[in-house]
Amino acid sequence: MSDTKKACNSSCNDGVLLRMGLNDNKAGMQGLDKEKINKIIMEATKGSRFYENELKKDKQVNQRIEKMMQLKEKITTQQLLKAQLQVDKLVVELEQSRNLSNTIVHIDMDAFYAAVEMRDKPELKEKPIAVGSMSMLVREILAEYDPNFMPMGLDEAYLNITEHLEERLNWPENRRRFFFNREGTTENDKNDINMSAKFNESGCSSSPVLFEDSTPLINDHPEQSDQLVENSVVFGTSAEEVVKEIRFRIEQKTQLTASAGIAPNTLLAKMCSDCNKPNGQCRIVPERQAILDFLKDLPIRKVPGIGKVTEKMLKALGIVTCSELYQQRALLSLLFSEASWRNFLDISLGLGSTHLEKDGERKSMSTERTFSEMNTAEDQYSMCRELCRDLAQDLQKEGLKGKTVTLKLKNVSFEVKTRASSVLSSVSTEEEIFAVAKDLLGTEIDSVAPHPLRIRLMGVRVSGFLSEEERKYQQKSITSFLKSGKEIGVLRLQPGKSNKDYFRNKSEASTTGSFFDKKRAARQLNGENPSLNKSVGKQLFHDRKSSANFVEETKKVTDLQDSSDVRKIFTCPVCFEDQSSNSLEELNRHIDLCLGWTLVKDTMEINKNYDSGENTCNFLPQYKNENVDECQKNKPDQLAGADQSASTSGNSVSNSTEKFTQMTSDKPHRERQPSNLSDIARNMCMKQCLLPKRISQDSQDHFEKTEHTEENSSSCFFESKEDSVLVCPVCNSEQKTTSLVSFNRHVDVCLNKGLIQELTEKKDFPTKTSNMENSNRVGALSRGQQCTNTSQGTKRSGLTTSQSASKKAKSSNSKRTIEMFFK
DNA sequence: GCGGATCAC
DNA sequence: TATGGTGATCCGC
Repeated sequence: MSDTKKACNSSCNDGVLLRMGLNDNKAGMQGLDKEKINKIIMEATKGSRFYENELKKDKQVNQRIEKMMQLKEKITTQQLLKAQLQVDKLVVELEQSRNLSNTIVHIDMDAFYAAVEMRDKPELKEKPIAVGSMSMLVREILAEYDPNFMPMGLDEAYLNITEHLEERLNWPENRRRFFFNREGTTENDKNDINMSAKFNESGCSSSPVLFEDSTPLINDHPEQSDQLVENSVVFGTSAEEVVKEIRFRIEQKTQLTASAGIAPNTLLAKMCSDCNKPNGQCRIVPERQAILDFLKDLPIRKVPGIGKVTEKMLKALGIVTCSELYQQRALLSLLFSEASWRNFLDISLGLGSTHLEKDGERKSMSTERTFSEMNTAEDQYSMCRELCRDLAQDLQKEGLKGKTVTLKLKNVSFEVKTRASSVLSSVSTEEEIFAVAKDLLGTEIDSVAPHPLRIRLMGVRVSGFLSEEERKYQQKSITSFLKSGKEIGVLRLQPGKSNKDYFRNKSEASTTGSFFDKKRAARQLNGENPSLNKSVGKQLFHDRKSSANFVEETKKVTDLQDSSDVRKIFTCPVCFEDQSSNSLEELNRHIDLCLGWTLVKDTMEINKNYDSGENTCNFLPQYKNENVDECQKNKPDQLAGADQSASTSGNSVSNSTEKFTQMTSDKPHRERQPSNLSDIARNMCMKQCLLPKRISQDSQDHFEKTEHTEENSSSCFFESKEDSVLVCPVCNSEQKTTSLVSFNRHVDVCLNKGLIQELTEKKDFPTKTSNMENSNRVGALSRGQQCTNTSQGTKRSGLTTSQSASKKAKSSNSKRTIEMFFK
């Protein structure tokens, strides 16, 4: 039937086109018809353009896959064995930190939009409408079970009901009794509630018993009227019952059904909320084996974060299910980026976030619009301005200012381009944003000239928002700084370039605090890049794109210079001492000197700390030494170990009969620090110390092993410390000092660890656990994205454990740097 | 920091 | 297969 229909449609369309072509010169054709046909052709053309673009994208993916397969071919058995050991070591760690103590619930409204539409049909209009969004159900229902529940967009939410479950045990029955809302309840609703068989029928394999202590409609109060009992339902105290109760209440309130998943972490909860849709629920009991059973045959595509492309790439490697993902872990660690394969590993072990993270700060805001082909510059600039205006409004609603403006264009062939430009002073108004965006647009228009730029979409985004902390500091510093009137003290000119270059065209609106922006930018640069040796000042204006802002500053300088030719007193932004000079060059020289000096000073300080061994940030060199010792110690065994493993690991990729064996640590590791650096150190240890003992204990098929290890102390590192103790925010170690000065010094030292590293000539410090270069890897997406739970609606469930370390360290760094500067 | 790409909702 | 908008993240430069 449908085939026939398709064929018919297709031939009809062809017919239309054919007729159009044949009838092109047909006299008497109505204008209207012509227009209609043109439109059809247009649509067809658009469609084919779209389709061609899809093909193109598909080709690109295929090329990626090809590249990956070539890379795979080059992998030697040795490499694979080595990788296997490393990954398995990690598996042990991950297993040890597996946390099954939380009960996370994922609620997902069934076919939300369609359902709302259906429900809001005129004939249903009379009924009370309660649903607005998940955040409303927040307030109304979900918060009762978890005050910190996390709405994800309009139709999803996570709850951590661990505490609720404990409390609920003591609740009297009446507190668990709910009444049917006669008005809003259909017979079906009641049947669903009453007929637990309906639920059980479609129950999840990992949790066949959904309502073990369910007591719906049990008439245990004979004195009550039948009427009352008939109209109410009592829910039990188990997790399943709680979730059933939630779903019941949601439906009573909104007339919409919801599905839910219950599991020890967010990843699993989300995945299992999907397995019993619609209007169903599923639980993965908090046991390792239950988790592995659930994952065993689960297609990877069901995993949040694994999309079409990743699925295809993994499929090319013969990976379709999550257990296969585990079996191929060694290979994956060689083919994908660290973030990706670690994510894969987490997935295959069923590890996810066990607590719901608060929303992070928004990272960007954008507006974009699709339209029919637009090809005149005039229209495009005007569209650009319109978008900037809309965006500015939205930004101002949230009081946000960003430093980066990104223009997005999609041409009529559906190719997407983004062009970004960062300015040193944050922008938020229409004019400010447009000033940047129009230049970007202009460049693109120029690039295709004399042809017109033919686009079907334009978007403008602002990102690079100041954190709240930064805003606060900026405010403070600006006011005090402006009072002192010492802007000139920080101006630096880019050497070798005529100042005139900076005075061209742009007319960026001046914003306050430009100096501090620059200083912060430079500091941040240092935070991310250990090679601070370059003059910070020189880097400040190195970026061509910063010129617009520089104009403003330079103008001030020239004005000042013009107005008075006498020597000026200024304050060096590094040493904060007054300097007297009559030229910028002199000032620059001083600043360079100053920067160099502080560098040396800091380094000396650091080295001193290493020597004394008192500072807790000294774990870096000790790790290194430890590794050397360890490696030397194990060296003789390594070869033998590798050989030995060859017999097992060689076929481990396809063989799943090997048993997962709990391995104990061969040596007492130094207490782990939750910092980025300690990760690196650990990684290095992993890389350099292949302990042969483990080779014979390949942890291949953990999917068949039920071992559950108690949580060990490794999970305690992130716990908060006592208030009375100063804890370094960088290395997270307690500082014995009570002096803020020495504490601050320690923080400075920690912040400069990258620099130290370089200065101490430990350049070959490995940062990857794998021995394959990153550049060779197949770039891949990952739920590493999901490790941050960010803004409403776009967040991804995820881990806050291993993956986020670098990100956190980074953000902590950037925040610290500005504090440090104002110290 | 930029640009392309992937993913979620 | 013909959705578009918003936001996030990753990877390679």
